Amino acid sequence: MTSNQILDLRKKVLEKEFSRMNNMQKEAVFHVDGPLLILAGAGSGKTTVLVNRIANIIRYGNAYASSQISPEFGELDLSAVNNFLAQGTPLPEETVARLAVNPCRPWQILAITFTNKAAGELKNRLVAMLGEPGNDIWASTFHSTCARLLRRDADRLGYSAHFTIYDTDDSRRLMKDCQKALGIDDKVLSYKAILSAISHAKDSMVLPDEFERQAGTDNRLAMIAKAYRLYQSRLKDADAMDFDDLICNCVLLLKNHPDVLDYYQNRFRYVMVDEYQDTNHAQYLLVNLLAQKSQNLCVVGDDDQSIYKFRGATIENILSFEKNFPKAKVIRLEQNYRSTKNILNAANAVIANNVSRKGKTLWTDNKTGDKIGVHTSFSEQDEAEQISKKILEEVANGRKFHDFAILYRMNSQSNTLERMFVKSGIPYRVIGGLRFYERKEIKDMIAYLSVINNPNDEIRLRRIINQPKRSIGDKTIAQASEIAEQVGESLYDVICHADEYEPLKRTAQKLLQFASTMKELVEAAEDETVRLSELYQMILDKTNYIEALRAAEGDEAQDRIENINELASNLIQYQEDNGEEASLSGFLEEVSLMTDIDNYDEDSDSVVMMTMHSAKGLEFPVVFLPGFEEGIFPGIQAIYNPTEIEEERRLAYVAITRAKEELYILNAESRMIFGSTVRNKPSRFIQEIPEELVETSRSRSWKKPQPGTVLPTSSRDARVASTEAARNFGPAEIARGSVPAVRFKPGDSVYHKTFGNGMVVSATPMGNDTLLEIAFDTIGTKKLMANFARLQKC
DNA sequence: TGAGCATAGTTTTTT
DNA sequence: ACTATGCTCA
Repeated sequence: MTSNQILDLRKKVLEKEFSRMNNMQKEAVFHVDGPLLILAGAGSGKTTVLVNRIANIIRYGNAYASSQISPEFGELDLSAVNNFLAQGTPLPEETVARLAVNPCRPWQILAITFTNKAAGELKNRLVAMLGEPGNDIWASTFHSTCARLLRRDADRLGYSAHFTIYDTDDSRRLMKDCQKALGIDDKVLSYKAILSAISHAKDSMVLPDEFERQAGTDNRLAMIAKAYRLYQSRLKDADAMDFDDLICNCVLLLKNHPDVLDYYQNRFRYVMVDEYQDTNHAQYLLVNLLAQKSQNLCVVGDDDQSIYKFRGATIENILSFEKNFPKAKVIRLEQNYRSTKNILNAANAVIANNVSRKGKTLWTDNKTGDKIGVHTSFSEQDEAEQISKKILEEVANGRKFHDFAILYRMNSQSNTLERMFVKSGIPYRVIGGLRFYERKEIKDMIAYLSVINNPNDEIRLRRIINQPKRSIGDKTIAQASEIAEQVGESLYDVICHADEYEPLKRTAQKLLQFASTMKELVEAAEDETVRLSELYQMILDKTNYIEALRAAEGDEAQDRIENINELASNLIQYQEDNGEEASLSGFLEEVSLMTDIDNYDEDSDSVVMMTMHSAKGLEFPVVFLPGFEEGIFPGIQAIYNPTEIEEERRLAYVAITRAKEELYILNAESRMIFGSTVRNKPSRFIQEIPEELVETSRSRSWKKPQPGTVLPTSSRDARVASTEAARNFGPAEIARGSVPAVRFKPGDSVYHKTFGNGMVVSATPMGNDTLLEIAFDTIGTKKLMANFARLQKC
């Protein structure tokens, strides 16, 4: 064979190996060396490209573009190659190795995403494609990547290896302390304003010194600079970093320690970043530092989906990639595999109204699909009812509950929907809002674990010192804290020796008692034979936390106790997943970098509700978008600001492109917001969708508008109105009676998918349906409609 | 020290 | 409407 023939054959193999990709996708997969910018539209298969590109790099290296031929190429098993080309018989590994040019080991690849969910999905797909070696690829979020690098070399920055990660609540508490120490009145300069200024500073790598210099004579900024400085020094004393510090400190580590930088630059031959449009300056620096030597940086993004500008993301990073890397190859993925033509065209039409964008038009081979349902209801309750009706109707026609998603602009919109769903017996889950790890009792338990792990963590120590109540008040804590500062010891140490300090005499007994409890727990934590779950149980036993909770809250305690047990099972899960590796600081890190959306599992059959922001990266067969009204979406604060309108429009684009098959957009003529009823005009985004893609309907006909803001007050009125509405909403008839009518009587034992086992207390016939009152074993008594509740007799 | 009442502030938030 | 926070008073 001539070398040209060899190269040709090799290309054929690669083309065949990745033949499921379209041409543009293949181009991205085969561009291995050198900077690469992939502009990937919504639903264009960017994760698939990322996965296949990594697989290509690991298996074949740069074989596609290279003219190098490995010396063993001559021993190539030609019949295996031909079988593969002709019938797709898998290639033996050694044949792959002979075809490869400079392939890469899995652990030399770093793939960074924004969410744990995205990282998890990437990892799963890599393992599915590459088998066990896929696990060695570093696929993680910015924050956990940084945490990992920092754990290894934290001492270089003056932190210990088991530093604590502060969440926003911890930061808030700490800043309040700083305000107090500096005599800053929150009304003059709020902790929120300070924290947000600091966060932005860190995003752009502005440290306290620099901040102070930039502040100049501006009083306000000078004050913030002081607070910033104090805040950082307290964080360091507590051996803690906030979220922004993880990135910021990591950049500092690499910048100021050439040997560390060198190590990672050699280690990571290929760096990939997903959702690049959402990176901030610090993240940009991090990525650039890591990839500077190899120049093998591949970023994937979509300027039209940049929706986190308010958090410091700078679209500049994507717009100027070509400037930073003049040799960068740019690939556009414009074929959408997710949505119907109608949905995609609607999204294209809306986003076309934005001026500042790179500009691209998605297209699809998918079928045209149904028109987009735009429904005007008369109130937010009605809106919720329309959605419930539609869902039940489609479920009766064979859809599953988990096919539906409701995406809204603000979390508070979920309340009305939730109430309606409970009433209709529709199983649902709300993602976001008050998160699991933000609940008081969970934060308390985490705080106990944190203090055991790192007694210097003053913020969390103060959180638990009187939780449960130990009669240790703010005064005492302030006093102890002052002493700690004076003698240069940590608060924890002062409390351990409370009897030695005159001012603490009166409460010394209580403090010492608390200290001895903590000491026992610390000892247990250090004891290798005590497992994490046992430690957790010890905390509960020794603090009497649950008993105190019951005493204080009575009935409400049940939920909280369940949460505490839920955390215990998380802990056990972590223990099982990590075996010998499991450690307290490991668990704490995982917890502090985890969010609700990570726990969202698609398997459970329920409707999912979340904000449009959280929905980025997800897709659903049927999507409802309630609240498309001027003042809600776009939000009131965006209406007079063209830049913000563009950001809102990008959010609309994200929301619309989540839908695969059906899309329903709703607006209400009037709605209750912040306590008062307002009448909003339909959102401009509705008008931006071409008429021919839309089928409109409304709950109240134009002909007989009710005067003023009189809304149906009795449930009977609402029912009459909404039956009429249901007729107008979408082409299909409501499937009444298609739900098998099972008879229930008081005393029956029943099972409900969401609520578990229970017993029927009462059954009241109501129209065609029966109102059941059911006492559930776990959550108490609920009222459900028999036809909608999907109950099983048992 | 803790309970009870007044008041303010309510967009989104991958970590 | 709702909730979380802060302030006052016992």
